[in-house]
Amino acid sequence: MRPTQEDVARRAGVSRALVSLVMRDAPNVSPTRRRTVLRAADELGYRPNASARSLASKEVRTFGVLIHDVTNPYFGLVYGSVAAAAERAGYDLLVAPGTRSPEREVSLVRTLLEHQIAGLVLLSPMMRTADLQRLSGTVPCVIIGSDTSVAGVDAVTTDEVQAARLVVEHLVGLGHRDIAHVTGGPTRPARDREAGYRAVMAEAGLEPRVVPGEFTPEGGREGGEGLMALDPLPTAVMAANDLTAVGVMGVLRARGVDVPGDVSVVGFDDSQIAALDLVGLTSVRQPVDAFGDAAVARLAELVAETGGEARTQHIPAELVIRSSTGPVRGA
Amino acid sequence: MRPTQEDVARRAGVSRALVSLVMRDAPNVSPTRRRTVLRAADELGYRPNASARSLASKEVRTFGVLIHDVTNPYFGLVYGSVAAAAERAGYDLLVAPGTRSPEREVSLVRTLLEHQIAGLVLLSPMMRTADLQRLSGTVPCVIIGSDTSVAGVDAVTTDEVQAARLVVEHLVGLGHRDIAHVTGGPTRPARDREAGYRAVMAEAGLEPRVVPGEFTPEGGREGGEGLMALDPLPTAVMAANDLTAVGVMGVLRARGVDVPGDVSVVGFDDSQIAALDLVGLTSVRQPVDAFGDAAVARLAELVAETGGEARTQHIPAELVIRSSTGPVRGA
DNA sequence: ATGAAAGCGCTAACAT
DNA sequence: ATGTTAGCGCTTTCAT
Repeated sequence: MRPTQEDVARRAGVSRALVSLVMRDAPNVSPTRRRTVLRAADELGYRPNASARSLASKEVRTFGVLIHDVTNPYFGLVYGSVAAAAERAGYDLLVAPGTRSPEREVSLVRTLLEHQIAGLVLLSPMMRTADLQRLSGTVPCVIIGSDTSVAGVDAVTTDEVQAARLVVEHLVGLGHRDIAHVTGGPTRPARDREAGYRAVMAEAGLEPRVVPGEFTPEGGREGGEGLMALDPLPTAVMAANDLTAVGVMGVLRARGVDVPGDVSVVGFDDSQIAALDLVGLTSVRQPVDAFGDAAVARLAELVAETGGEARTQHIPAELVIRSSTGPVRGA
Repeated sequence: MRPTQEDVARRAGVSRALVSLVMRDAPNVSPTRRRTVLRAADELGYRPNASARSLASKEVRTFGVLIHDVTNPYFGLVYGSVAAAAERAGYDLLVAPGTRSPEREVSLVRTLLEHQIAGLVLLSPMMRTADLQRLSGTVPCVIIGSDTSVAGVDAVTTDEVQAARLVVEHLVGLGHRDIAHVTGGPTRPARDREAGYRAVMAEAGLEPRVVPGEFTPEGGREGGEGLMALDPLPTAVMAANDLTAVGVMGVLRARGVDVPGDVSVVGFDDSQIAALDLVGLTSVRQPVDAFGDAAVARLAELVAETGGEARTQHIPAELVIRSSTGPVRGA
């Protein structure tokens, strides 16, 4: 049985309340007593019980994080940034690993809620809008990475239009005009990205061409097949993310289409994969660190009820140019 | 303020104890009452308070997981398997994201401990052996992925010798005899892998050649440079993991060395990257699902104190052959 | 500066 | 089958 405050108090010859004060670094404790108590605690290997503490104090220093897909390294990155920001802000994190199933997300969140979280960060959630809204009525929520402004729910996200503009301007600068998009599927984040693409293509007076894919290498392969069926073949492709992009590149190269000689390819996320010498994928770098900071800061506001209206923060992305994009053939 | 059991009880016109019984699906409750209570709970949006519950029941259904490096997709995979196994076993998970710093690991574990975990899964921990041992005296621990038998600490891991044998036999079968190893650095898991390589090379009567690297693409690049400095160039390379392997391949190809024509390359982890068409890396597939199951099962035993002596479970790996390995030139 | 006592939301005997 | 009661380990008034 783990030692309790009581054990420490007895050993130090003081009251439980005093131990409590010492453990919380309260100001009005004499240096002598403080030392005695700390030593007793140390000798006993005492650790405060966080459950009992939050039960008594009714103060919760824990945020929940719902991760949509743990096997996607990009989320690891975003999670890392949230974790760093949370630590700076003095919050613990409770993590629930999603599995790409909307229903499962809802049940994971329920578990999180039972563990008394003060707020919730949702990384690219897939749950239905109605669930999201109900949820945000229960606990302060900030979504990272979905652009759709779900009414009443805060979000921190890339500015998809600005990001798409980065891509299209880069490609247009290389002489491309026939720029296709391989999507990330029918999910909200994928649709947002597609909408950005369409908006920017329209802006540039170019004809959009959209091929269905997924946020996975397999989805990219599917998208690659879709591209190959296009006539004429586009000279450039904006893929939904890096995994999609490498799937596309795999198919193109296998069919003897040179990248970037015949077709330029751009991904999203600037993940480790994109940076591999072997891959060299030009990619939109998500402002991952900024995501974590913004989400945690916002959550802290919401918890303190100084938040005001829900809002979506759009954080600009940047383009990392590598060897998968080049001038259009014959330009 | 969130509704409590008391609120539900009042609304349903029953006692708090009955609500408690209903919430825990206890057997001896009349269907009528059960319905009444559930409806009241639902109307109030009641969620049990997990802190209060575990405080009162003294039963903790939560395991902690220390992840050594969140940005490494392989850990995402392993974590996923632990999460699945934990769910099947009815445990919640509390996750602490490591940052490759041994000191930080210790403090993360302390936080985890304060949150009343019943047991701890450590994914390739870097903390010192002494810390590990002290820790395992405090709470049941199972390490995943480090082979070194830290006295008194349970582990679930690949059989590194068997894994290396898989690699060397495959390569020898292709006519290779000059097989080098690019290491994962000076950490425990890296050393274990290296030891497996050395053991198997000795077994096969082959001369080991070891080049320092890291478990990252950059480390692989460094290893690739190291290889290029070797004379003669080995005809095959066993890299410490997939990231290392792609780093190596990048350097080799950049220097005009054909893979697998001139040099065959093998990685470890069979990660998403290895499976990319663009990469096609032959790789040792870690028995990731088995890791999660074994670790959680073992932890449950330890918690129930039916564990007995600490032991290391070695789970066999398998080799996934792709296009980065081929017959030795001229064979 | 320190202690006494009440109570956080829940479970777990024990009654009935 | 349901209610009563006594804590779980901690924080928090309120005294002293």
